[in-house]
Amino acid sequence: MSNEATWSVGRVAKRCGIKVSTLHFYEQKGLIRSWRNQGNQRRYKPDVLRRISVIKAAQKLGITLEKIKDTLADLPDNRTPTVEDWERLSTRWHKMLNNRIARLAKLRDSLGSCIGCGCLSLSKCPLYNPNDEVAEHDIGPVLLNSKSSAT
Amino acid sequence: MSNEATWSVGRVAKRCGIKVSTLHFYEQKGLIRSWRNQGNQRRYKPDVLRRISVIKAAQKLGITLEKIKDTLADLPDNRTPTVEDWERLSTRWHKMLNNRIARLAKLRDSLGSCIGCGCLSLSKCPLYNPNDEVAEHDIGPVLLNSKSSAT
DNA sequence: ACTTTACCTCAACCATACTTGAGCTTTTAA
DNA sequence: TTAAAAGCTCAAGTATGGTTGAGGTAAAGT
Repeated sequence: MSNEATWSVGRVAKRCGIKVSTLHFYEQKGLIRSWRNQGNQRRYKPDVLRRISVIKAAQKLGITLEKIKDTLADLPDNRTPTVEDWERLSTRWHKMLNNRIARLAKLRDSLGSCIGCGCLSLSKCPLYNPNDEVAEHDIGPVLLNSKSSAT
Repeated sequence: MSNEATWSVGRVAKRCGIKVSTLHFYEQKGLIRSWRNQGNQRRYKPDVLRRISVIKAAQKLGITLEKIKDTLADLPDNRTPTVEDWERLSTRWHKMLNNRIARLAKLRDSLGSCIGCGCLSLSKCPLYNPNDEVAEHDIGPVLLNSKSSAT
């Protein structure tokens, strides 16, 4: 290894348990960054590992790559992120998670009473009602989530 | 309307707030059923409404159409499902939801301590660790979820 | 009767999140 | 020094969950 503080794409992939192609993909999507060596090969700073771990964690929470990217965009570009930087992300997702957990719990509690009940007025049924979805929008900046409803 | 107890694809779509194409799609995927009238048009029994409401609810819970289909397969084919039939589904998903909520809560609690921490050994980090995923498998029959891990 | 609306099939297309493969270059290890 | 391993780019393919459009038939309204 030419530099202890520098990672090749293969090393990162192996360390993180993901494929090289995924790293390419994330880079192309703007989720991670690299520079090139003389032979045009990607090189990474060690903090890419944490970035990837955060990406993977966020995905487990059901956050899309787009939103993850938006959130990661708040990390400083010019310097290596500090513990505080990462904790801001954490706080953000923590809030969103609380939200999501609450929604799931609500849904769970609706299940028993609703599935078997006589309420076929789907527009009023708590199970079917899309109101709950709104809460998701308080994560990440701007979020042009302009999905129109079906007709 | 020729028959009060019979629904056309358009009526169902409007009532459920989904598109006709979605109904076609669900039928093609085996999630719902219909018979044809003399002019080859789809006709539905009223319980298709509940079926769709359940499908939509399950999707909100993050269940895939495949799993939903597997679970719906437990409903009787020969007769209209009873309240008990629907409640069996409900119970099943209720359990799964509890599971998922617990996992999310765990993840949420890991967030603060992990994102900012020094643990870059991703294979051990509770945030990154895929162990939690196993719990999902207790929903639906058989589930040949043969995804090999990345290398 | 005739026009409009609804419905039909089939193929193609969209987004997300990646993976695979071809063809070629760079690094690394014996 | 040379062969294997690793990396590069770009295009195409995979799976999920639908949507859109073309070209044609059926049913409903007036």
